[in-house]
Amino acid sequence: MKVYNYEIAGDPVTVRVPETLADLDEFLMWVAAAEKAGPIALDTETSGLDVYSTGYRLRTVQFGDRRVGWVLHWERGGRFQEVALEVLRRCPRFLIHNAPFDWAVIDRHASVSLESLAPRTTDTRILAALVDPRQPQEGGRGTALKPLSAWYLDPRAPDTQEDLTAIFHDYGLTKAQGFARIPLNDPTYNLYAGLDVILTARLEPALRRELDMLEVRPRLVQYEHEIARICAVMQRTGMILDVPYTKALAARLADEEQHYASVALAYGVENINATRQVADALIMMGEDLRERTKTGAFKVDKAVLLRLADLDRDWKRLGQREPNPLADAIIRSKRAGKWRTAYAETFLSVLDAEGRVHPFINSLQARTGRMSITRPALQTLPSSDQMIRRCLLAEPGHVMVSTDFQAIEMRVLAALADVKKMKEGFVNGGADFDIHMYTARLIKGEGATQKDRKLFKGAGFGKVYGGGVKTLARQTGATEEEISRAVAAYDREYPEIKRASARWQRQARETGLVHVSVTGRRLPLDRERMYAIVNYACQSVARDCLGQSLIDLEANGLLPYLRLPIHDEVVASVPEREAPEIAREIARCMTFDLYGVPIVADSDIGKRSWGSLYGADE
DNA sequence: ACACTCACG
DNA sequence: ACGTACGTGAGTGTA
Repeated sequence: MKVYNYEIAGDPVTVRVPETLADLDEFLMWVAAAEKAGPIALDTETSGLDVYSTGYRLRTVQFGDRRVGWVLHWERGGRFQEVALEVLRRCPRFLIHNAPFDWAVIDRHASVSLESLAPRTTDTRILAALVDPRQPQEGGRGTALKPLSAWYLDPRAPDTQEDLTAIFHDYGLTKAQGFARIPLNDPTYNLYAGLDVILTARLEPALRRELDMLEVRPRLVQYEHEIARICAVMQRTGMILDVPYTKALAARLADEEQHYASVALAYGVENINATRQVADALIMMGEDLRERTKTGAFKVDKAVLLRLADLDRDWKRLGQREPNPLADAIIRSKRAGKWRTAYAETFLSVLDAEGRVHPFINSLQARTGRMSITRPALQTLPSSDQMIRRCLLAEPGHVMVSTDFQAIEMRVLAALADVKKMKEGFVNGGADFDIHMYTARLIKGEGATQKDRKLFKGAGFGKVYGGGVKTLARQTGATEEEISRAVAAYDREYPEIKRASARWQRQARETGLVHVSVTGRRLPLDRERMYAIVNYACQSVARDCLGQSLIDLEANGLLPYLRLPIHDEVVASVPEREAPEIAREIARCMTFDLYGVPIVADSDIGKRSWGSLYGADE
């Protein structure tokens, strides 16, 4: 047995690494005593983050409590695996920091299903996010093990990830290579593997105390664990990639990128992504660049370039000027490049052996509680065009179904701020109710036009996001005069919104600049951006509408069809013959009442590819 | 590390 | 007193 001693918060702690069968027996004796005393902290070390790719390895499984961390060398096989498996199967409660990752690893590489493990897990990262969901850049502590340990346990708690990177460099390895190739018996590697479970074991009671003190509802904690498990199932299922199409697409995008880059080169732009070069070249051509970035540089983003190329937001000719060929080439080359690298090639790079992609679904990421999806970022695929979404397919014999809430944030706003006329509209409006046209008619009468609708849609977003007249004018294309009149009219019709914002801000000032949402979620505010409270309240409750829907969808047996949550939408793969029926079921699970406001969802049934729900053909 | 850009809800 | 667009992930260039 290798034994490493360390100190956390003045307490001696020990990391034990079994080497012999007798050591493993000693470990089992410890487990028998520890599992009676409480949950056991659990963690894994693996060859990296690409859990689903071939050649991926589970290297160690760690178990521990406040005093001792055991590092089991899974990679050695045999009895080491048997013992780890026995404990994984038997132990009634586990503590894991960022459980979805370890659930995925253990489900796939240690044959203990996440259905078995997840109900026995407390995720300390969830606890931390419910105390304070902010990232370090936002003034929070973040939800990583290191900053939480430093705050709650010991300011000198080791940064195990950071320090390991240094060790990797000693071995001549990069960070990415290090986790796969560092020798299994490296002392620092084992020490830190063991310390992580000890820190997790110590974090849990500290976070529980904090949640109790802040009166965070236990029901909310449980709800988040259920959502995390449901998202982990979706991640494990993944989506089928149309590999031949994606490869051809990547090649086509590369050609397009190259073609337009060579056009740009003819105008002296060697690197189309170098904004300085682009600005210089455009000025040389006689263009008058007016907009500046925050740091004073010339702004040459898509909006600027489209105008110079005489194109509207849908890339249609405006006929207002002679198109600038350089601006045109740059937007085309940049778009092709981004679509190739961020989407097509990422899909191919994360593919598993069965041709599926498994995006990491982080069920509790944003400061409002919103989810995020990474590797690949499937929440942000271009929707203007089916080209990229066409890469992803429903199961054989299935079709893609997308079900989204109708104007969820406006409905949540009406419910939370008790906006009388808005609520009336939602209650009496029927299935095809259009809140923005309704608002336009309230203000302009029955003769309200599509242009009016657009104006009041902008004003509505202004209310939800806290936007000003200038920004709204820029976004909608209306004049500042039109916008300020629209906003004033909006406030007259829906006076409760301003009042709610003021009330919530006053309450938050009394409670340490934290808004507690109706679901019990703590939403810390920035003193200089108190107006954001309306958005935080609406966005987070809308997120909880989606979360509750996921729970209801699972309860109705629909989880096997689900593929992705996208803020106000659920994407599913559904057997073609039953598609209308299942789509109706999904929409039904996403339909309910929120404080007297109907929350309503619509399903769209596509064909085999996700792209079929976008654009014209297929 | 930071700035800029661009994709989404 | 007044006014402030919200939340993400990812790639590339620059210093």
